[in-house]
Amino acid sequence: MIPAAQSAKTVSVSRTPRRRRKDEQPSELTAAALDLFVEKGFAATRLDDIAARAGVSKGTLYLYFDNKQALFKAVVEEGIVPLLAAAEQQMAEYEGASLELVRRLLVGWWQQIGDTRLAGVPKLIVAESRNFPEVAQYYHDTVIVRGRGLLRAVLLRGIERGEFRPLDVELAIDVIFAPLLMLAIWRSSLSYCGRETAPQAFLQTHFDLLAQGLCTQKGKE
Amino acid sequence: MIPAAQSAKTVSVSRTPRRRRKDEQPSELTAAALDLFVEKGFAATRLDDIAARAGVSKGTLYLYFDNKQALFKAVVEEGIVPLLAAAEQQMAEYEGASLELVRRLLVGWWQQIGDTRLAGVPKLIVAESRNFPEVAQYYHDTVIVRGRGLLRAVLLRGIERGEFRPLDVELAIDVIFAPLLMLAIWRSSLSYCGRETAPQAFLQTHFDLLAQGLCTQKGKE
Amino acid sequence: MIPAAQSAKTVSVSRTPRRRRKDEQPSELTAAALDLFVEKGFAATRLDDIAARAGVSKGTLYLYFDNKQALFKAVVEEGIVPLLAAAEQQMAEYEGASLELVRRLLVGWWQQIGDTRLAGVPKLIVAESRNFPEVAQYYHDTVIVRGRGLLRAVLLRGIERGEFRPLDVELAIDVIFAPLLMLAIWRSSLSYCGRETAPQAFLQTHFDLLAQGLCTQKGKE
Amino acid sequence: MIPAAQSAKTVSVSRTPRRRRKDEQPSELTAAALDLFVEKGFAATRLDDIAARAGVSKGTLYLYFDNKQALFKAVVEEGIVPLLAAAEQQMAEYEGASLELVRRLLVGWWQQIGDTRLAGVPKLIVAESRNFPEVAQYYHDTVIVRGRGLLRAVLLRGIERGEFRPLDVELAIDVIFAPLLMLAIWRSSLSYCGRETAPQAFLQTHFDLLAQGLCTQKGKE
DNA sequence: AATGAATGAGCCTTCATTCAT
DNA sequence: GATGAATGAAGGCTCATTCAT
Repeated sequence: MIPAAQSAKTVSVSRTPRRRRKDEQPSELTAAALDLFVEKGFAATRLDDIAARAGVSKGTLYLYFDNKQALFKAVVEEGIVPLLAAAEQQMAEYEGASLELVRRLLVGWWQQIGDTRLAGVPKLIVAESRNFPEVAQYYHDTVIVRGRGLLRAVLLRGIERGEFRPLDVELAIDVIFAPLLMLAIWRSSLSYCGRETAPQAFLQTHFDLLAQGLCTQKGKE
Repeated sequence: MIPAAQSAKTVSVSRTPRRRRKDEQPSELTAAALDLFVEKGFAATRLDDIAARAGVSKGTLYLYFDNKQALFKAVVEEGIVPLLAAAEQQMAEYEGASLELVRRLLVGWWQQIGDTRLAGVPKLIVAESRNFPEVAQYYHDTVIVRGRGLLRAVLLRGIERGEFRPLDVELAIDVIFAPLLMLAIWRSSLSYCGRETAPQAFLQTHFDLLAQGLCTQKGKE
Repeated sequence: MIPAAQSAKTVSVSRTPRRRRKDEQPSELTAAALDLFVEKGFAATRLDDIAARAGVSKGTLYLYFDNKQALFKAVVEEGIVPLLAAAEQQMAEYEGASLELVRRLLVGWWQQIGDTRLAGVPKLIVAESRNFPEVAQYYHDTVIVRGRGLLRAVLLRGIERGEFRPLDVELAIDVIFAPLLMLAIWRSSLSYCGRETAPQAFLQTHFDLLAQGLCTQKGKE
Repeated sequence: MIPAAQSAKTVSVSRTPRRRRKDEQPSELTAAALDLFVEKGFAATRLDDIAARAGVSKGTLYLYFDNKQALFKAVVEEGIVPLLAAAEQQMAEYEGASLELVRRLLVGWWQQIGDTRLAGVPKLIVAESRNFPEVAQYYHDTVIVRGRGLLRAVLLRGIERGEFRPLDVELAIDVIFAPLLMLAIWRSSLSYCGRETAPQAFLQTHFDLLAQGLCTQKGKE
């Protein structure tokens, strides 16, 4: 898939271009780092391996990142943050039913994160938060708080419009997000040990449960 | 309890003769290891630190465990497995409503794992499963499969007795357990970054949602 | 001269004793470090080489010194400082002519430092002072200031007793010490390039010059 | 003077075409290298720093010097050697008293070396001679031997003319030069740690001492 | 001629593991 | 059984050197 650094030496055809921009951080490097950090964890990932997977030498990493930890932080920043702005935009423009908005949020999360290599980030953060409090705090403040804000707005909108029952919004956010995150974490860790959870069905079931729990029961009458 | 390593050096005369059979693994060691593995992750935990916390010398660890990985496995084995048998016993003896049985399962999990130092184990497993497939497999086969079996029995019982709607049991198991695990993982990782989730309310909300989703809707009419 | 680490492995007879005291810094290590620091300079000396010369493994160095710089500092501390107290004692007890006292000081310096492996320390300090301001300051405060104090006392004594002409004491100290230091530095660096300066004759000549410059000229009349 | 590397990037259009023959070594480079070698020592000086101080890119250094060591040698050659010829000329033409000639030699050394950035060269040579025997030998043969030759001629002249007492000329050379060199070394290393030696007074004192030691004592009668 | 991104060998430092006591 | 000094392999990081542009 990714050409090994070794072969690159002999087969100098498909080499990475030598001239590059020093100020912008090449995404090959963070992509390789993301893969390996998710797979092995931060401490167990060697910079040699990241460099090899990115097709560069070890020293090259240090042209773009001060040290291993800085690379870790860059992986997180680059991976998740850009997605949030787009989601916020979409939410703001939507005008239909609130329950549908919840559905779109969950599906969007699945398509852009859960079913992507980015699904590994939550596991990574969870696994390393104690060792990198600064990164954890950053992730909390920019990703978690902001993500919760998205869902909070939808829930409040639904309650206001009488679509949802009055409920403890913060708790609801927790309960709604938890299975999504757990799914991502599961698929980044133990899933290979047993049967693969069917993500689509899982999400559907979760959403159905929610629909009953969230909504006022007009339809039932 | 355990004499500090320091004092042991000076007062080596009046030492309590610490007789331990080589086959019985002292729980101080696994307890110390559990704490540190959960806190720092496997790779970032030094055997020096484990030994220091357990109040023994580093060499002593090797009297009971072949190597660091064996210690890791012992931590998992010793921590979780013993709890499952007890739970299975209780489930078997219960005779009341199935929904109440589900509630007891969740509450029992919370009291014996979620609100214990053992809450860190799921995070640990998730974080290290890729590096220790063998341990991951062990955990999967003995803890996850067995735990799912517990819940599966309850759900089938409920369906059979007409208390629960017919449902995809495996998916339901996933959806029911996910928030619990996520709660444990959260409290073992990022919780300190923001507001502490109130576990009791979280569990209650989760259970209420479930109740509506699981049960046949007689009451509603 | 010093058995290489390699041979020590095979010929396990003359091994360094395995059991040692962790709190006291073994002088083999600082001795080896002194030799190599003087010979190659701080940066160009590899810890491997120091360890090999001391007959231990590289890791052992870290049992006794936090890092390379700490080892450097220990070399300086251990090497020179102990000698000063003894010299101060001797000076205080002496009761004869001041010029003779000066001579004893110079000769004593030669015997205990200049003609010893310690002769390399001045070169080392000079070469590395800019990179290790802290060590340089330490050396200045404990060795240089104290050494100057020794000579200052003698000069003042001589002036007071009318043996020496009145003179700018501080300048005299500089002028008196400079050739000694230069001799030590020379012998630690370039001496091998050309003819070896004859130290005894050099010191004698220096002393003779001084004698004429320092003393009142009674004898000349 | 030399356009900074930064501006060169942006304003690369109106650059002064910097034509330099490969055989002529630009003195900006050696000057920058001298400063840094003296300040940090050879090993601790990075080529990046030298290039930055000279206002060129790191690669440019390799257009003029084969490697770091060659640059080191060039620094020494370019720094000191040119001064000797001029001094030899002056000595040859002088016709007055020999003691005055000694004085001029010392003062000239002070003005052209001791009080210049070149004062750092002796320290540098001393510090690195063991690592670069070839450079040390070169320095010995061209600078030291030749410098000693200068002084030797003066001393022999003085003895011949009856101005100086008969003396061991080689030893005298050592004793005369040592304080000068020590002064230069001191000012290149530890001087900042304590009080600054007053160079003028130091040299004067040294010279006065010498005058008494060197000269025949006619004047005393 | 000049640049500076890329390289990779080398060194300091850590830490799991061993073993003499 | 217990200790802890010693080991040495491994990994993060640096920096002299190269080379495509």
